[in-house]
Amino acid sequence: MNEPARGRETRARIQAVAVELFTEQGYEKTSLREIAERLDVTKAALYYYFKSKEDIVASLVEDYFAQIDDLIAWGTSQPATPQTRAEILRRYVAIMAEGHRAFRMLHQNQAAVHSMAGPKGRRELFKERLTPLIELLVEPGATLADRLRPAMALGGMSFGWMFFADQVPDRGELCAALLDIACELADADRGDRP
Amino acid sequence: MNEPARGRETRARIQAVAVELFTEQGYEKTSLREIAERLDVTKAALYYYFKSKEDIVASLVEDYFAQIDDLIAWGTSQPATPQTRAEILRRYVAIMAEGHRAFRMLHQNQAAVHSMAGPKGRRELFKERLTPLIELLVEPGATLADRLRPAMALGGMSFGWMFFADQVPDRGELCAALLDIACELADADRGDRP
DNA sequence: GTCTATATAACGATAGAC
DNA sequence: GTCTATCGTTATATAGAC
Repeated sequence: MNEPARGRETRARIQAVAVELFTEQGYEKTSLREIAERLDVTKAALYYYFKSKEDIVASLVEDYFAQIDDLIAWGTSQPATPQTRAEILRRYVAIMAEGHRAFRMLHQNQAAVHSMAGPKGRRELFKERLTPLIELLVEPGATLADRLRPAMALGGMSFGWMFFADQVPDRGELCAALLDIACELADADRGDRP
Repeated sequence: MNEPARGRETRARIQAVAVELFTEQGYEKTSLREIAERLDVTKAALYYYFKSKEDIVASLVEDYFAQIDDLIAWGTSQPATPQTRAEILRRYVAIMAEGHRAFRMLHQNQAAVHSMAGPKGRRELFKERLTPLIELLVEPGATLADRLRPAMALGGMSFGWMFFADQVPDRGELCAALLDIACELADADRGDRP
């Protein structure tokens, strides 16, 4: 049980159980005792892998937000064409679908995540990323009204995914369908002059 | 300080402070001590008005869900026409906008609300209401794919509201604009045969 | 209605043996 | 790496005086 491979595996098992319980019962209502019990270890053992309870959820959140940051960086480096915008939406659903356990946990516990950025780091972890993402989906110099459609496209996809992902036979089809509608919605931002 | 009017007022002040702190810091991270301190009373005083901490948030949630239930009841009693569907969306934004403090608190703390329905009542308080609401927005016998558009319309409005409500000069205009897009989105459920 | 004082319980986290 | 044992803190909630 001393090989590093075993250690990584245990760490991953802790994360998996944590995601499950945090989603089911919420972050604050889930105690380290519960997580440890389900893994048949003691609380103290968890502290070998994570320095605090927050550190567990941080390790989960980190990866997800890093992907969004990468997407924003990529989008910024691209020309502002309709094709680019469609590709941004496509990559966004992909991130959502691929990390759907973390994604759901994150949105279920956004109060906890929000109050986690807490001291030293600034807050608004979600808004901080959604604002530039929306910005990439409108023409330069767009009005606030123009931002509504892409915003609703993103919010609609998130909601649609969380609502239907567990009752649909083929998640790939769901993604494709959501993306389709989102593209149509976000791209209808011309011809609104009377 | 004995008149019942004074009592109601105090109760309302407790609720107002609770909504504010629950939204700001989250339900679990907000202690009754904090709420009491901000009202310049002691913890014990709160127990004269509410029998538990959960009871405070329950009193907040109750009113909001009752309005949604009324909307579902009204929608069920109406003919399934495009006009009815548009009116359902209109009433939904109205509920969202009118009770926007509670609405935001609710979505920020959905983990807490979810784990509150807990024993004896069943869970899924949100899904329980969104499912019939979506049902009212599609033609009878619609496929799952047909439900995507109304679902995204609802989710998009919620997201758009929460994201922009605090940075817009006129919230009434925001509501109108969101509703407009949502109607267009939800009503495009014909002509998708190739 | 509001207070002081306290009961009771659980949590996150650490120390140190093995 | 995992354990036992425990520390220190804070929380919800109650009892009973005023």
